[in-house]
Amino acid sequence: MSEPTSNKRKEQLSRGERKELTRNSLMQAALHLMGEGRSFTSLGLREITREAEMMPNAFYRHFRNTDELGLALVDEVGMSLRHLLREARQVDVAPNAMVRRSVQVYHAYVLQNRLLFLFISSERAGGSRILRMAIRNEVSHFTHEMAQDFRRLGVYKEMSTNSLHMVCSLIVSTMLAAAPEILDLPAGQPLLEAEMIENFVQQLQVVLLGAAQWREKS
Amino acid sequence: MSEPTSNKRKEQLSRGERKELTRNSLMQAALHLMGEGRSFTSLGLREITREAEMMPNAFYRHFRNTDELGLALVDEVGMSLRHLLREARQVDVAPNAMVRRSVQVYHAYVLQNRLLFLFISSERAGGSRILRMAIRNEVSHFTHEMAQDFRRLGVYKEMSTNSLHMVCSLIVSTMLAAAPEILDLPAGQPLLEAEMIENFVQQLQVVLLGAAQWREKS
DNA sequence: TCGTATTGTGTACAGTCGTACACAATACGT
DNA sequence: ACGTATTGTGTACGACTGTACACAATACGA
Repeated sequence: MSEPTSNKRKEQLSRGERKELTRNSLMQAALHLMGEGRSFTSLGLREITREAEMMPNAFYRHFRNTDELGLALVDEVGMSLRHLLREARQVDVAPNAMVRRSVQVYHAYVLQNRLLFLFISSERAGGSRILRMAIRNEVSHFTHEMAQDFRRLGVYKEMSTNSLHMVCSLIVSTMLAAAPEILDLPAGQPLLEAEMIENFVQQLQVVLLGAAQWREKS
Repeated sequence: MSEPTSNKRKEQLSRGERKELTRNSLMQAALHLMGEGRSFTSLGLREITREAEMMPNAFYRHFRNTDELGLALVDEVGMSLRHLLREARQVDVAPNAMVRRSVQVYHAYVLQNRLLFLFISSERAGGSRILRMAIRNEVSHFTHEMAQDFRRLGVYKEMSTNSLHMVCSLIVSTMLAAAPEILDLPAGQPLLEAEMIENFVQQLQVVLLGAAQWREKS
């Protein structure tokens, strides 16, 4: 018992590390509450600190208010989306099955990062304007990177940059629209799930088909 | 002064009419608050009655809780969507300009019914599960009616009912995704507005183009 | 026309909220 | 090694919340 390597807390951690840790536990607490049906906008400071098992005042050591915590969550969303894109880049099978494979990856990813996608979905349109704008920004980045990937892979070579971006924006908004349905599905219904996924796949295929036929107007 | 036809209130109205009137003023109060940046989910019963200029208790004469008021608003949304579809049916100009015309109608309609669309947009993904489901139901109805209209007009004759519904669902979700952007635009920027609309038109054209090329898999 | 059900008011209460101030523990720079 | 800045605790306060009960006004059915 000379070296208790995994006690409760406060091991040989530097102050900055411990701060980062509790800050993170606040964010996780907020996400966890959203997982239980509450919407982020309606979360209170006390509610969050209670969930994180700390005194309400301690909140101010990390964020000025709940909106600022929301912005921190948006940052995490950004990182998550970049991660998703990196995963999606690995998918380079036959083009016809590519959409289906990508959808499967996306579906799994949404379920894996359930709380984060719950957060984006609900705060992307509702809630405070600041959060909305921040999320829209991240989504815009995501769209942009996807367009770059398309360029790199040589998809839609003939297309202008503007049109390519317009198409990617359509794809992304279709993806994001699917997220709430994925998350709301009772999760024990493989039949309904397959149906939903099939619908999702077909919609994306329609979009890609349309994009392939798309000709600039100018 | 024998017949004061428009006094403050309580004219020769039946009890049911007056009740319906204040009930409506509660709903309008909620919408108005959302117009000032608050999200419906975070609205309190007292807040709403204060806005409607009545005592908090009176709320219970009309709704059991705020969620029930939300459901009433969803009903109004449903009526509004049906109205929109009726307007859209009038549009039967040349097919190539039809999309642009429809988008213009939609854009104007969203601005005209600003508060309702703010409500749908933000509560469609976030907020309470009951509201979400109710909204999704109305949207589903809307999609269904649109598919019927397409059938009636003879668009995509060769398409199966399932596919047609899938395409309409894609169109509707694209429309709804555009609503928040329409509403968030500072409104004094005709250039940005034209750009956004153009983008929207192109996205729909891509979808329709893809739908025209779509072939069943079976 | 009278009794009653309906609609809204007034007041009250317990609980929660965000936030302020005083204080304890302690990692860190000197 | 010591003084200090940082991180979290404990307590407190006023404002606000949802809801309950008692009551007033009155449209309506008998």
